[in-house]
Parts: sequence; C-alpha cells; structure tokens
Amino acid sequence: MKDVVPRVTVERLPIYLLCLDELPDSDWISSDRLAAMAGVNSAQVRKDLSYLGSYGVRGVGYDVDHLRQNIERELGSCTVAIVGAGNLGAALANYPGFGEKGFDVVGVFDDDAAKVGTRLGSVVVEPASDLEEAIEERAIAIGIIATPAHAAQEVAERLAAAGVQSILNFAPVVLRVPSGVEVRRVDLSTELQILSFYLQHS
Amino acid sequence: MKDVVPRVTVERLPIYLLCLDELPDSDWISSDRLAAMAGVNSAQVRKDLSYLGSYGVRGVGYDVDHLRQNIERELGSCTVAIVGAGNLGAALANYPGFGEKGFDVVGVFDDDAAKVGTRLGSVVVEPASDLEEAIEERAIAIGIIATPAHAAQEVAERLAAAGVQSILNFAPVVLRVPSGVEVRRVDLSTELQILSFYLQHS
DNA sequence: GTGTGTGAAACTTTTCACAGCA
DNA sequence: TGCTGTGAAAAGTTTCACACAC
Repeated sequence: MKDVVPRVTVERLPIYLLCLDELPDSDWISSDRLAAMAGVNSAQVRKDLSYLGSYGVRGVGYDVDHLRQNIERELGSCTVAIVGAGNLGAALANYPGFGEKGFDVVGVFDDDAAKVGTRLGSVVVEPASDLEEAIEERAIAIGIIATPAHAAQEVAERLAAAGVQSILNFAPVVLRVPSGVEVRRVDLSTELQILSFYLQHS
Repeated sequence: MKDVVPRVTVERLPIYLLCLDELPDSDWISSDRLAAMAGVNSAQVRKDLSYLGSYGVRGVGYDVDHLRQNIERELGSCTVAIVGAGNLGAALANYPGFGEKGFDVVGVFDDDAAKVGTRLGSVVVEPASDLEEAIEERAIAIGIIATPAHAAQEVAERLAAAGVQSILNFAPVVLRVPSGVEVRRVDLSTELQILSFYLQHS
C-alpha cells in the first residue's frame, strides 16, 4: 500500500508515537497491544502503519525503535514563531513539549511595547513589525497565532503573505487564508463546549 | 430529523456559534453565507442545524439571534476545575474565553506547596489533596488536566472516581478511564506534528 | 502457532440535487 | 423567486476475516 496517507491516519501517527515513548527502545510490539495503548482497533493500527511502508514482521510484530524512527521521519519537525505574547502566547513559548518533539521556537512577536524585550523561554519578545523580516531570515515554517480574536485575521494574512504555509490558530475565530495554507484551530472553549454537550445529553 | 446528533456535527456547532458572534443580533443568515464563514459546505450547515430541530425559514434563512440561543442551549456550560498550576495550567486559569462562553473555573489544584495559595485569575491555588472534596462540594463537572505527563493518569483516575464524567487532557499521554467518562485530548506538539507532515508532503 | 497486510463489507460523513414552502 | 430540509449518491473511514509469511 503506497497511496496518499489519509488525514485521519496522519492525526493518529502522533498518538502512536506517544505510546511508543512508554516502551523500551529494543522491544517489539504487536498491533493488538499498540491498539490497546492508543485506544483504537488493531486493524486500524496495521492499516495506518502500512501507509508508511510495512515495517512489521509477520508472526512477531513491529520493532519499537525502527517504528518510532519511521513515524518521526514521516512527521518531521521545523521552526516555529509565536505571534502574541499574552497569557497563552507566553505559556506556549515556555512549553517544553515543543522542543522535546524537535520544534524550535525561534521568535515571539507582540504589538505591545511593554512586552517587547521580555524574555520568554529561550527567546526575547520582538515587535510585531519585525515579523516578515524574521520569517524570511529564520526560515520560519509554522506560525502560531495566540493573539486576541480581533487581531488574528490580520496576522494570518501577514504570515501567509510572508510565505508561511502552516498556521496553528488559538484565537477563537475562523481564519480565511489563501489556498495552499494549512490551518489548524485549537479552541479551548470549543473543547469544553463539546464535553458539555455530552454531559447534557446522556 | 430528530436522531442523535453525530459527533462531527457536535464539533461544528461551536464553530457556527463563533461565526454568529460576528453578526448583529437582529439579522438573518442563509446556510450559504454561514457555510462560507465557517469554511464548510452549505448542505452540511443545513443538515447540522436540522438536528437541532429546523429553525430555518424557507426562502429567507435563519434568524441569527434565535439560532445562537438554540446552539448555546444545546451546548450548555458548566463548572470546571484545573489540575496543575504550572505553565499551561496558569495560562488556562487566566484565560478569559472560558468565562465568556459561560464556563466557571471554580478551582485550580497543584501538588507543589510553593504554588498553593497563589492567586490565578479569579481563584487561589489549592492543594491537590483537596481535589475530591472540592469536586463534590462545588459540583465540578469537567476536569482539565494540565499536569506533566507522568502525573496525568493518576489525576484522571481520581477525577473519575470522584464522579467527574468529562476530562479535557493537555498532557501528552493517552488516558485510560472507566467507560462513561468522556475524554478529549488537546496536544500542542501533536498539532505541530500534523502541520509538519503536510509541509513535508506537498 | 502467531500476528501482519489487505481485499471486501459495514458503517459514517459529505455532497448533490430537488421537492416544497415562504 | 430564493432558500430550507432531506432523500439518495458519492466519498471516506472503520472493522472484519483470512491468506500468507515468519
């Protein structure tokens, strides 16, 4: 099987990686056990992994170390800039998980002169006006929008215009971006609303 | 149409609500326009909204105010506790969006004695040992896990044992919970990995 | 025997297309 | 005429079940 990898599979690859992290490197794992760990069906695990090119051994399972390396290579990692150094932006800049997964936060930008110059994690907050220059110079691949809702659309347009093709949006708005730009929205209130729906209907 | 509301529809309802917030109360909107705003197909909007019971008027569209009230009622809101007052937990406690959508953060809990007593948003950090008592006394409906990965499973079990049926998990682990407990996982690194995959394969 | 890889079946979700109502 | 509500078709996803390799 060597088709395009379905979206749902791409979204599950990081989960498998998370599960593999709980196992010793020099171990083998069956699709059954990995499925139990990830909370999915074992046929799904086999099908998902087969898109990466059949690393399993019949009668045995998958080599944990080998599998991890392949999923990591498939997902990759890159440079990231955060726009908005408020509440959430600051927490993201200090979040150790990005570095652990190989993502390098190479810039944090904010409009507010009082925040510019502040140290956040490994970087110093820069003025938002320097965004375009930094994107080019530092080859920033992903932009994280952590601004208030009203500023998000403009930031998205600036990121896209400067060549950023992937945006992770924490602002509670639906962004309009040029085709070719991939946006993922993470909305904290939305998540609570979904949980609340199921509390109310059960 | 009055079946159960599909999961995918539930996940889109908050998006429609976000779009409606950009419109004046006393307005009407067509499924075409709402679809354009939300970035989906208009038949999808009509089908999604029909699960809530047909509030549209043929030839005209949907009454914005009426529609908003109905989606809000359908989603509901409730009390929330945050476990973990680190980097992310503190940002969540200070996040104004929860309150705006009607979610009341009534407690923040942490293991670390140095953090207990600190003011975060509208609450003061309490010792993690008080969690169970607070869940019962304050009728906490949703637990947000913002602890390090290694502590998350134990916290999830304690939340579930104390009667919490909905968990929003920010820790990068797959939680095992009793059936009947609904978990949603938000993993910041996972989101970047998915974006990174598409950057690499395009 | 054991567990992968994968066609085929079952199920879910999206999109089309149009009847029917304001 | 204009737009909703919804069956029916199309597309996408999950699960089954088994041939086949170790």
